[in-house]
Amino acid sequence: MQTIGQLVKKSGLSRSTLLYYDKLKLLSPSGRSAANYRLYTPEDTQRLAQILLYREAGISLENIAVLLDAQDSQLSAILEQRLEALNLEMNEIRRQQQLLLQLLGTSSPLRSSKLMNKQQWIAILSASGMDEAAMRNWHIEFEKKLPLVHSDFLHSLGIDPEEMAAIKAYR
Amino acid sequence: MQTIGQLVKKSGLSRSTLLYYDKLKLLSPSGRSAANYRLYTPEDTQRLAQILLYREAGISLENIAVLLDAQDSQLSAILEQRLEALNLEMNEIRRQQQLLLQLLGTSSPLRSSKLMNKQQWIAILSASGMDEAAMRNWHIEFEKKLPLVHSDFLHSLGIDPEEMAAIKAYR
DNA sequence: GTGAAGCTATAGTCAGGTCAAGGATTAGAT
DNA sequence: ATCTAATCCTTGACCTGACTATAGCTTCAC
Repeated sequence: MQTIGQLVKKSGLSRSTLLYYDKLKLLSPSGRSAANYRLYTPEDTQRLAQILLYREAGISLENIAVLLDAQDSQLSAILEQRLEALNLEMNEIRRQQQLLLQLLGTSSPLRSSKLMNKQQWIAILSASGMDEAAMRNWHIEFEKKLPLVHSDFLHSLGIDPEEMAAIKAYR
Repeated sequence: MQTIGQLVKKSGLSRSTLLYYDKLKLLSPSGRSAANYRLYTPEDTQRLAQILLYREAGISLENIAVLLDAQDSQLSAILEQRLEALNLEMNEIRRQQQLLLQLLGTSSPLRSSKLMNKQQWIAILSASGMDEAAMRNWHIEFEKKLPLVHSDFLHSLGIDPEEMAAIKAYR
């Protein structure tokens, strides 16, 4: 049994945060002392550890509450939903990166250090000994094994949808 | 000269948004009618187009205001700063993805369709005709040409910092 | 008996808006 | 010329999510 202050120290969270979690019914202490102090049991502490883990993965407090009070089926549903959301975010970031590079123009030194484009990728593959046929094979394999990831990758090179369709049509 | 309603139609923004931009002094109409209606000139419209472009790149309204009223040096500084921020976001997303995959365990079908790991990448390279020496070369080339991107890529495969250091030490 | 730690309840923070109240003006139809 | 509907104005509150802060009170430990 720990008071809120002790849990603050152990968890690294602020007192306000723990109060907030209690208000959300995300983490309510199992007991109260005679003076109405919150008393957290070891199970509560363990629940908090779970909460923090899921929070690390960017899951909303609301969904964490659902996760923790529900079954496994809901669990993986929510985790997969979060993965899906991350995928969308990733695409949005790539889009913004491409746009920013365009806006910066060819002049900036950043262009060649932080992001890769199609030419650079091809140059790397060539330099490491791949010829055109091998690259074609590589696309085919990539598409066969992980089509979604392949799309993402091509997208990240700044390849537009048209060209992507052409690449994916390789046989 | 257009009234706010006309600009709403042309721009696709809501009236409230235009009012909000005016309040922020991000886009203030150059004139007012006798009845105190906002009157947007073609230059205002053009400024709005710029605003929307930068907004697409995820730049905050505050920074857009700075951009538009400042010189080129500030411009690229802000754009590069935004690129840097996107890089951080990207890393955070990757971290969350890896964590989620761990939480989902090996059981989920998603594991093999939305994200790539080291084994899968190696399998693709092998299947497209690369041998171990070629892969080594590929790392060396990648590291030489785009070290930052190389790191990001390895990271995205779920490769931990230790192994990454080993790979980057190839000569 | 005093100072730290606890309690509840309410309010504020951030970005990027959205919405509503209450009143003035304008355009189109009669 | 008049009525009505649409459009315009300003000011200020409200929204989401995850907290953080403050006020005013009680209780505990030394």
